[in-house]
Amino acid sequence: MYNFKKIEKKWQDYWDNNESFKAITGSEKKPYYILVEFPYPSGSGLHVGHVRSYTAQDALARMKRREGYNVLYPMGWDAFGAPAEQYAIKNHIHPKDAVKENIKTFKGQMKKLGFSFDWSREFSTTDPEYYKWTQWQFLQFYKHGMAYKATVPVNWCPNCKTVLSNEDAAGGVCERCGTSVIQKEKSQWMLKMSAYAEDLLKGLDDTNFKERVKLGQINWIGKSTGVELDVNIVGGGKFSIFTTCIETVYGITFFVIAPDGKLIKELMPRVENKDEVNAYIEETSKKSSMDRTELNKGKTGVEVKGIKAINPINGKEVPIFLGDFVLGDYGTGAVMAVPSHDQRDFEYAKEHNLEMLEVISGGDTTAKAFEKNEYLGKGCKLINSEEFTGMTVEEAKEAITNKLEKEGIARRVNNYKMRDWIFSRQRFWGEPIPMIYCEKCGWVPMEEKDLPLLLPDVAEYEPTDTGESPLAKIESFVNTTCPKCGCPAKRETDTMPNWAGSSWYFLRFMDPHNEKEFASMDAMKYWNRVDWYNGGMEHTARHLLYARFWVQMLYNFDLVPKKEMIWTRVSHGMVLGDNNEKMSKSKGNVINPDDIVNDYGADTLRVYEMFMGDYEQDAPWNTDSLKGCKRFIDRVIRLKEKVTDSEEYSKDLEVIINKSIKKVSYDLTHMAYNTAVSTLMILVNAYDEKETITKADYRVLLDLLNPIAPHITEELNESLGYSPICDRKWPTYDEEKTIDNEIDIAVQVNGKVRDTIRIKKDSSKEELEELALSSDIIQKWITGKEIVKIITVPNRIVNIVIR
RNA sequence: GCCUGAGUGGCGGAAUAGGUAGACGCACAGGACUUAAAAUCCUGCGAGAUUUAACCCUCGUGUCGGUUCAAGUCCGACCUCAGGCACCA
Repeated sequence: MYNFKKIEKKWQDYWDNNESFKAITGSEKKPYYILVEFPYPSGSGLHVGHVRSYTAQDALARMKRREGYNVLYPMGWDAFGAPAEQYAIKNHIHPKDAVKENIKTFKGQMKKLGFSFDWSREFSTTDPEYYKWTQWQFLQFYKHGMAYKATVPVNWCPNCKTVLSNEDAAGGVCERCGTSVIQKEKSQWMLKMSAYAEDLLKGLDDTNFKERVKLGQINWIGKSTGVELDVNIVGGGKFSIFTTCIETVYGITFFVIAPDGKLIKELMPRVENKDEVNAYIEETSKKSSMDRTELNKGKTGVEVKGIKAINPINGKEVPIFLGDFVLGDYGTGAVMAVPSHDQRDFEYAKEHNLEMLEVISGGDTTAKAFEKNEYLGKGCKLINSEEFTGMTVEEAKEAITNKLEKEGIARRVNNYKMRDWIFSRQRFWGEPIPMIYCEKCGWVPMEEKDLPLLLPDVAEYEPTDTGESPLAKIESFVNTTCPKCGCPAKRETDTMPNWAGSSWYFLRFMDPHNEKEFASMDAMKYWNRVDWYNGGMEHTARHLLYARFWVQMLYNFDLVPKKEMIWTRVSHGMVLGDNNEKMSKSKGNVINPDDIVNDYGADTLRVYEMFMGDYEQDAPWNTDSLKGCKRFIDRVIRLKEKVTDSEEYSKDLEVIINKSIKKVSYDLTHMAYNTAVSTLMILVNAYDEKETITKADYRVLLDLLNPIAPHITEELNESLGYSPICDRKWPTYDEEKTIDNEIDIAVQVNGKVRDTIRIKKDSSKEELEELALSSDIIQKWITGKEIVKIITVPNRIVNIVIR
């Protein structure tokens, strides 16, 4: 039992006092920027899941430094947001104080784990010195027309009288009181993210994100290519629809328009069944945010009577319906319905007894629609489509589009699922939006010199019962003068979403104390980009997309040097409870890292979390396995008794040492931490079998283990009389010496392994075959059989094919 | 429904380019040391058949097919689990 408490404290102090991990902007060394998602400092403290990713990136950072890089491995706090506000309301303390407390806890925990963060760069998104720049950047967005106000529906709990996030309104009921959530129109700040859809797609080519991360982004953006088509209304007027299947245009038997769209409002004067239509619109508005699978089993809707539309391709008159499966804010808010070839249209037609018309042959449309994923690329031909009848779907797609385009009633367009970013929150604990409303001048941005716009220091931060932000109640905050005309005016009282501060924090780490800019161009040019960004899978879609959007805007305003500032993005698996379920207090399966550090030491916890499994996969906690890692460290310590004075590798360990250096170096840079640990265990097993090992043998083991278990390795290294590992070069290996002189080769007969032979490496085919055939066991198998052929792969295998 | 990831011993998981499946660790069992326990060390440990024993043999990486001298790995179809998105025309 070694005194890990004393040793770990000693080295943590040493690193602190020597500023061992300080990153110097502008250093001659090559920069390398390693980033882990900064945590939300919750009241429950650091999670063992944090320890997993921070240790992994820490190991990479420690190794990269020793390879001669100027490593930036920073840490900070993402501390705005609802949980801190909620916690503060519950415990009657100011969120600011709660956050301060929590940060202290988190930081203390991180220090005890020995992470090599450059603490001199620490900041919190809630620091006025930081959010000043978040606000400043918002002003730039506004000035470039990227921020605007719009009326959008929000989730509203009529009982709690509060606005709810989508998460808090899951299932259509308020998470706190269980009341049904309704939709309420509210004027909100928006960022024009949809304008960047194409750029955000293209930008992925300039990143090294994991393929699944890229796919997540592509999916979220949701591009679809199709045709926008103008449709005339009988008796005047027209509207447009969007379709990706223009080849089915002859199959239109009706149109469906969105109950929440603009079109129905325009048509209203001509509607004959206004009451029915209005009732349906009303009904939809109530359920639009509710759990759709529950409420929208069938395809509800009503006919818009008195108005008919004309199919532009053949002049056929068809009815128009209202249906809530058509969304007001996607495409044009209206669709052409081809029940034979679209499942939703099919269901709607069945529900409302509408006509169906098949226009693509080769399918059966009695029970369900014959859809594009079934007919595309199969050579299916059009029917019932005038001059296009007989063409393949692919030919018809082009031909029909061309014809309609020539007539000037259709355009090729792209649509994106990604909407503009709703940027307002009716909360206290967020960055105030630096906008002022003046009766005369309208919305006026604050003067940049007046930033930061501070959150007022008050005792009241509970939400108002009108759905306004708590800030709305604070008159000293609200009342101001217009920066333009000087008249009395009111401040915006909404705050920014939690995502705001985390959309650019990685830039601030490059130059965290800059008072003149959010980060200097020089500093950003020096650090170049985030080389390696690690975070949770749950953030690879939204957070990463927001951050990229934010950076792309800054780039377009000449405020950052690159359009994509993040190069590699990886994500880690969760640490689950020992019952294989997500850790949660209610399940009673939470492991507190403090307890583990106390009982086993930080090094053991670090080794265990690296060893527990595939880094990108979830892994359950297992205390027995943790004990095994403690045993491993104890064995490393005990090896010291065998160390001789020699400064050279033992001859018979040379190969395994070189192999280990190669493997560990590779693994630590390829997220294969678990096999890095197992490699070191194998090395220790080899050392254990010997009576004595040399000082050099031992030293290289400590070198390789150091990134994962930094404290004990420094201590043992010091006891050998060496200077600290953190200041010395990463060991190198000799490729020549990574392969044994003699290797075992499997000999197969008809693909089944029957024997192994020991032979010098790089032996020729002939030598291999000769030795293989001379084996008694092999002879037993092949005697009396005809040898068809022998396949020999040097250094790998011999396979004798017999008949 | 769609997208993504994953299915390998009792468990966590290995297997750079298709080439000895189960590395490494845990758990378990037996043994050594000890008055005893802990710690430590040694041995065994996918299933089955056979055998005094050893070797050897058969089967085995979610299922079913295929390609290949050779498949956990490649191809096709499917099943299960986890995560994300969900009426996006």
